[in-house]
Amino acid sequence: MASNEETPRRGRGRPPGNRRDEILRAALEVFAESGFNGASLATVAERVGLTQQGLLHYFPSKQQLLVAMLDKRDELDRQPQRFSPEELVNVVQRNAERPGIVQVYTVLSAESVTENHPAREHFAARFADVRQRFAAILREKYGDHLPGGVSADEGATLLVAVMDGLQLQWLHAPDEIDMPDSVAAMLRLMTGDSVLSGE
Amino acid sequence: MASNEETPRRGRGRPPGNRRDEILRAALEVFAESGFNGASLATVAERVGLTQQGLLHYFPSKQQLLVAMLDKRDELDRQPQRFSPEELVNVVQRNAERPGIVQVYTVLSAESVTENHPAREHFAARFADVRQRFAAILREKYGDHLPGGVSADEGATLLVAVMDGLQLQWLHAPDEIDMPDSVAAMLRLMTGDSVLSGE
DNA sequence: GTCTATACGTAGATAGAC
DNA sequence: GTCTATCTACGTATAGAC
Repeated sequence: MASNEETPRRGRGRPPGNRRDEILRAALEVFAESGFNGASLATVAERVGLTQQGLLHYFPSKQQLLVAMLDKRDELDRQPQRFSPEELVNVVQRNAERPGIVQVYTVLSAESVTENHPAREHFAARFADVRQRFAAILREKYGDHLPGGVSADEGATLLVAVMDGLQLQWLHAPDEIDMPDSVAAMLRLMTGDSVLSGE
Repeated sequence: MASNEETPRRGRGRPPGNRRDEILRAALEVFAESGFNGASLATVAERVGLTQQGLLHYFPSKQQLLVAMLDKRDELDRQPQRFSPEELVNVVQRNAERPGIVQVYTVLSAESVTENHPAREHFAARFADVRQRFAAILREKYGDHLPGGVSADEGATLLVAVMDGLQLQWLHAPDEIDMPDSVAAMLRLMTGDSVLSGE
């Protein structure tokens, strides 16, 4: 392997790749498994071979670790271009293969409605943003009044609700819930388009 | 008020009404505000004028307090008779006036997908049950194939998802989300019935 | 950059007095 | 039935050595 010149291994045998990124990946896992309240810094640290105090060198508090993790995810999730309703099913399909990510969002978005939760604002803003984006997508293709008989705004709210609700049911019963199928069914209800991977 | 003979006030000036029930009410509040992990027994105890140790006399552990609280709620929530799709909107309307109850369910049902959570089984069973009940209701009125073009089972899954997802969005933005309106819109999409408090 | 030591708080639970 | 006292465990965070 000719990766020698690309990984200078400056400090010690460390495989570079920003320690911070490793930590954020571990944090995602741990927050998914235990929520923010249930998670401990020591557990996150352990997964990257650090002590709790070593971790605090990179992120000076648990809160800041959470925020950094959410910001990183937002960055990665940012869809480069607008996608069509059809492509939404693909996004959901992809999610169904990443239970960890689905679980962090489900757990944290709900936990964040509790008092003084550090991610409250984050999720409130995120929901508002996603609703707007979905509404724009629907409006672009179908106008303000969807074929199914609801407005683009109402349709966006329902679509977001269905996706979150399905994730919750799926996490509780992965074998009984088929998220892509159900989202496709929902889109058919709203748009009347049977092009959507259904019958 | 002639409530004297009904409240013997045996022990002391205590307003009877099972201490256990008071505790369960307080537990619901506190779990709603902080989730299970975030809540402390002391906070619950304080609200009913007890110390943490006094509370443990009635419920020997935090877990058992949670379970007892959920069982109690289930008992109260048990709908005496089957309700129709139209009545479902009323149920949602009633929920919109009880943010505390909506919040416990939203927070705990999501938190319960985390590792070793004491309410995991409870919510998994509850979801399965509600899906079945909703499917039966839809099937009874519309048969196996709903007018909107989805099966009764798929419709039930979607309906449950929408309700949970709307609650989450509503808790984050009470002024922007109208749960009864949106549920009515969802029912119209599935059943084609415009009788449902819509246009 | 990562560790040891440690301060400090809080939480759940037990034992036993009243 | 409710309290005081107490044990034990854990969690965040700071200070400072290496």
